[in-house]
Amino acid sequence: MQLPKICSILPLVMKMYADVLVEIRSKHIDKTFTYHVPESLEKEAIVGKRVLVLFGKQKLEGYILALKNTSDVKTKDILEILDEEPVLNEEMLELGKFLQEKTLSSLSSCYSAMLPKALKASKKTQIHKKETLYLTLSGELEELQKEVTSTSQKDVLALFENEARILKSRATKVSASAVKTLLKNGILNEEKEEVYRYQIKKQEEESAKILNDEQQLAKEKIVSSFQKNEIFLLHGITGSGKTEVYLNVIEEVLKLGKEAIVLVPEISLTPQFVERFSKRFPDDIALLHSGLSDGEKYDEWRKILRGEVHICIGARSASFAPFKNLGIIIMDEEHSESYKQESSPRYFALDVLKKRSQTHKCPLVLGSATPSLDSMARAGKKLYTYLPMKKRAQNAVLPECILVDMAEEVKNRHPIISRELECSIIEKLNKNEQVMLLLNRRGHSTTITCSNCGFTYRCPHCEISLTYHKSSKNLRCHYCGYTKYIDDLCPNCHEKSLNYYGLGTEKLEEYLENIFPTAKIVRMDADSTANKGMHEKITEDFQNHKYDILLGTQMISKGLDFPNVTLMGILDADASLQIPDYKSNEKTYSLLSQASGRAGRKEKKGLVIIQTFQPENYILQCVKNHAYLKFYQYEMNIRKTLKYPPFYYLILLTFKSKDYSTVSKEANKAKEFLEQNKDPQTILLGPTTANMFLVNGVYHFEILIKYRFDDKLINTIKELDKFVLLNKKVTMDIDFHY
DNA sequence: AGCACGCCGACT
DNA sequence: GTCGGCGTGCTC
Repeated sequence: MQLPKICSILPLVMKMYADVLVEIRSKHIDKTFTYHVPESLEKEAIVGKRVLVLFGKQKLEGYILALKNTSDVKTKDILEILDEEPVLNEEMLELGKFLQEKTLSSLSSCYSAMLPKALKASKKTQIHKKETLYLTLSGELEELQKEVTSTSQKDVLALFENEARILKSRATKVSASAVKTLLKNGILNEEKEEVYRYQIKKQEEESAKILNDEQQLAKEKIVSSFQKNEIFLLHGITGSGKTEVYLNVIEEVLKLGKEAIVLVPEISLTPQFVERFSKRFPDDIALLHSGLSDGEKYDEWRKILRGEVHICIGARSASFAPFKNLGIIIMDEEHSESYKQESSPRYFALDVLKKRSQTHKCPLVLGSATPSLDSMARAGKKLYTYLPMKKRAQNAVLPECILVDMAEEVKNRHPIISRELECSIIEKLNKNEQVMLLLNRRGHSTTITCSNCGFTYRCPHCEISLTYHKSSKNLRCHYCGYTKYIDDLCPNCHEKSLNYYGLGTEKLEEYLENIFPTAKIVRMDADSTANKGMHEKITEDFQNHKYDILLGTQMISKGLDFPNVTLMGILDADASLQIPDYKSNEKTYSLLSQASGRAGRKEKKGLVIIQTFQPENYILQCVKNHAYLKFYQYEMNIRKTLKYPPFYYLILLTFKSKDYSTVSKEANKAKEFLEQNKDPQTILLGPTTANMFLVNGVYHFEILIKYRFDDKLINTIKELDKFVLLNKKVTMDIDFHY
């Protein structure tokens, strides 16, 4: 009977505590700390908000992860609450923990990966909302005009004759001091209005195109599974009109008042692609990609959060777009490697999207012309619903594809551009058509060797040969960025006898200028697009036929659509086949068929010429014949035999240290530990020195784990992680592959 | 991560 | 005797 009484007095004496995740990117401190919430801040304290706290001697930002009324440790006070609204809602808080579990990286690094820079907890971030100041009258214009005497003040008031509200900056141009006086005297009032820094260029509105039967079927299947978390694999050859299907499905989603995420690889987030969406859904799109400034990203994020737009198009990080009522999630070019983050937390966007599609009970559509083996295998097992589209929209035909044997060409002194390719280029140029050339290696020459003494330039930190960049007259290490200026004398024997071997895009450009002196040539690679906007500029100029030949790295193979391009030359198809990676066949197939798709997209038939030293190679034969399924079956057999994904899961452990013997020892200890705790079926390889053994002065050792069913393995690795952490000279990276 | 505490070598 | 090296451990 006493109970109600106690309850009613309890709140008065109850203190409030918060579990705070402090923002330190270290696995050593991956836990929350309890802080006392001062009474004055109790109302504002909400889970998901950022706070400022004293941590040891340093002031740090952190996230409130929980609130409670007791604390079993002595506490410090929260100094400040930094947000008006939580930056992490319930779904996001949950998603962060999910990521931590999936990637085995620290929780704070997970939250950090999920938020735009402006909302991350860290002392450095100071990105504000942009506000515009307006002036309004405090009363009737005529009345107020009577009150002022000075001419400049009258001039300022005259601005209000046609408008009730004007930009402050406009008024201050007339007279800054008069504005100041008018504000002081209460004749004018100041209003702040938040503005967004980024606006997608306005396009003429465009209505839906008529879908062909394949597209229509795909659309209907997806639409009929709204409210379910079904996963679709939309396998449509290049030019089959996948984007049109997306647009139609999104239209249905919008009718229900729901929202859509469209994930695309960074590189295909071109104006060309965004344009199609903004034509159909003007003013309803937020964009998230690396081309935006931090302030712009913050603004786009807020548009989503406030429900002012219903569609978000973006690269990997857009998987975290803070929509509350998702109706569809689309992952275009689902095979793209860019959907895996290659730094901690090494997450797969696909895992995030699957989780969100479960939470929101909405379908997830994976689209590709060359699906990843993993997705295709899942479709085969009916885990995904398979939606094939085999026809090219607008009846365009697939390009003809020729493999040229370079062994022959070398004999005939055509080592760079084969006779066949040279003839075809001339033919296309004569017809006033355009040509694209793919060479997946930037720079000028890859090796510089002295013919007198045999000296070769190598990176002092990474032990690999340096690439020569002629335009900037320096040597660069493509791994660590080390740069060295050189002259033409050998630093060892001081003779003028340096030879430049190996072909990069820069040298190719030079070579082409020599053999096609009248053609206008442009190069697109990481170097020529280093400045903001260059990528778009080259794309636009090439589209407007300011150039005849576009040469570049794989940057040119995706997302671009130039109707006048009828020839695609692939100069060194072997390079990507030789990369020591179990995925090299898969990557080669998708790169080459993706690139092939660039040739002849409309009424003009395209030609693809692939130069190789192994014309009989099965993968290249499949590319030539547009035979995805044959490639798939062939590669699946290899993966099964060699115990690679999708038959086995892989975990790559990388041990790093500046001290060679420390890493070596630690890696061997780790191997022993794993050996004792693993399932008998699980395979351990290594430790071996990594592919990139020495990068930036840090030694790398690797252990590869292949496993299928090993329930304890993840826990074993967690324990291993703790045990490696004890040695502060060594770090261990955990990288999942599947 | 930072910062203090603490235990050994080489200096004014 | 002290100055300073960095190994170890803790931070609500």
